[in-house]
Amino acid sequence: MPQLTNRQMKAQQTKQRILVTALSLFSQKGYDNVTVDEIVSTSGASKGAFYGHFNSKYEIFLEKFKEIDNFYIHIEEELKNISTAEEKIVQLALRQMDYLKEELGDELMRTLYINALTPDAHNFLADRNRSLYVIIEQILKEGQTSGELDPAFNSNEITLIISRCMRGTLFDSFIFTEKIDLDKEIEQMLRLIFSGLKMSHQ
Amino acid sequence: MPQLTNRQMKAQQTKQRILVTALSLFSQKGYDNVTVDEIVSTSGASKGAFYGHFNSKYEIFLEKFKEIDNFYIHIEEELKNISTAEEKIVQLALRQMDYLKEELGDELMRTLYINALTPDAHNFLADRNRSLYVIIEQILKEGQTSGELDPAFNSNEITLIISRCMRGTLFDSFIFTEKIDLDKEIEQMLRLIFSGLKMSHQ
DNA sequence: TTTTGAAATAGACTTTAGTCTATAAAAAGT
DNA sequence: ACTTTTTATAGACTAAAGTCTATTTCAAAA
Repeated sequence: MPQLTNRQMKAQQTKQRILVTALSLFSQKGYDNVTVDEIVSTSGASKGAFYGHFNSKYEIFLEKFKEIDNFYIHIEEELKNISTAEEKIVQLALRQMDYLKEELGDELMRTLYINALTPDAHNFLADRNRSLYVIIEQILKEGQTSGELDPAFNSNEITLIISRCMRGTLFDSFIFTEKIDLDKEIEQMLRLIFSGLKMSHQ
Repeated sequence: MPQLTNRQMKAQQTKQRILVTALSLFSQKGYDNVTVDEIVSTSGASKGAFYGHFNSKYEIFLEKFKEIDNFYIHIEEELKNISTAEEKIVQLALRQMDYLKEELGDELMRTLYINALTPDAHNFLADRNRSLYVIIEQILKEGQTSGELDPAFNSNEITLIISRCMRGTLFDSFIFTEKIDLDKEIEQMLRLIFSGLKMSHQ
């Protein structure tokens, strides 16, 4: 790490102050009910400082999300005793959902999805190197080796499809007004992908 | 239809003028590059008139989308000669994608998805009575009757899952910067859902 | 026909994210 | 030590969606 000058240290403090204040306000009042002006005045900073450190109001909350990706550090360990790939992926998905719900809550998740759709914004969901992808693909490959899953599939493509259908489920949970039981829906969807719709011709 | 007074007719004309102008501007310059002020001045109306007739800038474009749902009127006829449910659904999905791409284009589709995520907005995608759902479920049921598909599934639930995974694919096509071949991805995803990942134990 | 009421519209105003410019103060160069 | 450059910040300004109020004008009641 490079030696920071006094100035840079102060700047980092300002950034941190803004970040902490903002996240606290978000969780108190909800993302949409917090204005940048409010963040700035509460944290004793200025617009200039804010936009010097963050490119947008949305980006500030990406910081939180980065931190959340730490979730995946532990998860691999926890999945070790599960025997089938299907079960592993179902468990991975369910735990992830719970974690996100708890850490971010509904409204911030929705915000994340909205902003993923706005062009140019740093896009977290679309980062193919996300731990999520790495883990899913790993599990799939193991399943193929063990004979559980059809080795004809390209594990990379399937990884993308699975995560995509998970995004679809999240998306639906936001757009349907009837509250959706996310756990149930995710599991149902995954089981379907593993078993298929067709009659098994045994 | 009720007899319209002179006034109401004029109001309808104003609404129509705004609508036509707006849609034309949208397709010329893109939704995000058209302001309400511009729509209003171009169409010779006023903000008051605009918001008297539409609740938001987004809503004006929902009008277009309603019209687009006419697509489904013809599609059933076209799918008649296809023999399997799997093929029918793949074809339905592909044609729908083509139609949407042609009629709306990428940017408006993205706008639709963004706005579906904003609370309160009239939400088109989440209308369970959409022709899309009706048609998919119909095809699934036929497939179950014919013995092609496992009758144990609840066709209603599967309909939702399939459409949801389609939304996930669309969503991904918006968030990934690498251009995605939507047709290929949709087809791949659907085939997966039909066949399943597991080795078929025949 | 006159009056009253309601509905359509005009356009000023508000809100809020984001930009731009000026300034101050620290770092780097001499 | 003094000058120059860089950089963090302050805060005025812009852009654009949406709100609110006033006004007009038509329709219905008297």
